[in-house]
Amino acid sequence: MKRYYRIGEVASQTGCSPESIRHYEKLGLLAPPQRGEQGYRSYDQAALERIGFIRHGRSLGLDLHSIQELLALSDNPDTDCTAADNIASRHLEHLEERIAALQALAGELRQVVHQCRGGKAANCQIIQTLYDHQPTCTERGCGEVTA
Amino acid sequence: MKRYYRIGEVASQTGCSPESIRHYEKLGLLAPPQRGEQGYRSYDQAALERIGFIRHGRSLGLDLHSIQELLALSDNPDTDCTAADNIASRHLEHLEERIAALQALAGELRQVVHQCRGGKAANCQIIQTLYDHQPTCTERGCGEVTA
DNA sequence: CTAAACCCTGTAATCGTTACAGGGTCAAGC
DNA sequence: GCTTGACCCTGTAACGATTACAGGGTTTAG
Repeated sequence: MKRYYRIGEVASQTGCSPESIRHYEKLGLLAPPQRGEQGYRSYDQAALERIGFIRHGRSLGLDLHSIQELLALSDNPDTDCTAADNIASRHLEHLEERIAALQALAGELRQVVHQCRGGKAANCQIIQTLYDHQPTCTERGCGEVTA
Repeated sequence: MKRYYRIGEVASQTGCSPESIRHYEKLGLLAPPQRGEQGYRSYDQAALERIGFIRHGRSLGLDLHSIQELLALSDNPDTDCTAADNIASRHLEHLEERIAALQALAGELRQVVHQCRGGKAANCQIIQTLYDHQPTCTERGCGEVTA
């Protein structure tokens, strides 16, 4: 009576590409599913929900490692879930730092955008600014933002 | 009378690792420098400034491709610099979208953090939330944030 | 019966940086 | 002398998550 789904159906239902689903399996976030007659992966409802879990975590910006930890907690309902709180808190902190950094960048960019309307590159304020030395920090690895 | 610098000196002066400098050279952002007697790269002041330019661009979150375009403009001082403005504007727009997305994520996270103090994973609010279906968007590729 | 759409595996690309491996060169200290 | 450490060189692989192949098999609809 159980409904089973092939990977493509799972993809369209979860918004997760077949490649990613196979990837999660290879990484151990998903158990290898049963296989149909032709070797096609066959997922049940629980697998769908697990993929939804992963997807939701990713959409919150959690990395797959953190999601794996959360899944492990979920798989062992008796364990203390303080760890889950730690993962979420740590990520929130990380997010807040990143937001602050990006806001600083946006502010800096806003100051130079639209300063060089129709001019020549030789006088371009944007290019000039980039040549100017960084005001605050020239330490290695400082101020780099992955965005 | 010109001062020349080896790659390690450049690294400590610019905050850019030797590996990255060589990488920029391979990508064509830096011209291959002169070589000393032992084949060591030998940089002049102009190269230092160019690396500073790249570094400043990176610290603003620009990708190397955009930086390469800006350098090309800088190398041809007679060209119209509207292109530079476009690059900066496009990036600023991108940044603002990303900030908004991250703020939404942080808000969602704040709601679940500290909801499961000392409980068991079976009742953990964080894990429950992740299992809950995404409220707004389940489209493929939607809502994913690289952060 | 055939073409499109799906599935499989495995590998390589993306982006920017870092970390090797395996080798050469140069300085200071013993 | 001779060794140790700090540099430099090249080339390749790793990181994280996803995408894009290549090269092959299967299902399904027209």
